[in-house]
Amino acid sequence: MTEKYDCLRLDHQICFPLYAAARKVTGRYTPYFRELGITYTQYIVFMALWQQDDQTVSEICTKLYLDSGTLTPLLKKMEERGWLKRTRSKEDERIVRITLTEEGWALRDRCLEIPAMVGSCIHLSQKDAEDLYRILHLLLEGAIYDSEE
Amino acid sequence: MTEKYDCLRLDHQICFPLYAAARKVTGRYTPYFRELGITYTQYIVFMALWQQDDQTVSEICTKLYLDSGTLTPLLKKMEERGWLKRTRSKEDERIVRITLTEEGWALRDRCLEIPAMVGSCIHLSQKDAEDLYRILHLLLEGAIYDSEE
DNA sequence: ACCAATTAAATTGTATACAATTTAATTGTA
DNA sequence: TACAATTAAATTGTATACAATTTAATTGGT
Repeated sequence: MTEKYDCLRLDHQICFPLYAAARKVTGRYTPYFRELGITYTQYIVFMALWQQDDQTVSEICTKLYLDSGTLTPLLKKMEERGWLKRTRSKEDERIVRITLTEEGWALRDRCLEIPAMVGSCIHLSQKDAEDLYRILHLLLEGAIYDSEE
Repeated sequence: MTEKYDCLRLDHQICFPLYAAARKVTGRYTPYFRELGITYTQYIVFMALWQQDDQTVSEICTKLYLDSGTLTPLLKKMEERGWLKRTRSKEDERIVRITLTEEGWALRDRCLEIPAMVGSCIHLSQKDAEDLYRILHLLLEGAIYDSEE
């Protein structure tokens, strides 16, 4: 017997478990980050830059699905810490390029074990992990439209 | 040919798509919430209370996977708006019980269409949606342990 | 009954997120 | 060439998250 308000149950929506699981999983990284003095958001900025150095703020925004309101202060803080350099482009003064310093590159080796450490605490079957990964990428890359069709 | 640093690629970790997809999906609710004057976090507090009124702060914390540091100020704000009442328990003065007001209950009908509206923008197959839901619940309810085993 | 340990909320401090606006630079076009 | 439109970052303001601490109340053991 379905009820009028069933659609408003916490356990009947996809958004809530997504929101809660994301916080739970990213939270598992925190203890490892603490000894490195970084945060989760800084970690993904590092990952973007380790993968490809010298990117514009916009490029990093796009890759991380974040906006300049979040990234600008974060990048400034990371520059103060000596991990990266913010350089306004000569050809187009609107653009700020982000490049890692030696110190920023050095953190890479210290993070190397973290994904496996966190991964070992997450007990999903190979198939579930692959499915989760695949479905999340659907959500990120095309499954969400601006309006119903 | 795998590379030493492959594990640190943004697209090789489950945490990042989870984090990004969660923000993307909850962001789809925002336009609907705006006309109601609520936020996503307030919405899930409402869902918890519509499902069962008169809960303690701890009970809500547990259900929403949030802590009192997040919920206490949120609940105070919602009380100021007239949506709920915070009442310290007579039997145990440490406990604060949360009950909805008429106004809080009235919002329920105004939210009724939102899940379907948002859902219609998210194009996942029935099977993918079910798998996603199932796997996220695994993560929330048991698949994550304190240490490797 | 005493009091250390525990528990429930609240508080404090730091770090995001993101909408909306602003600033400064560049582009496109009449 | 002017100059409106666009673009890239930065800024402003509001709302979470969450670790760590604090406060006040209750419990459990002697």
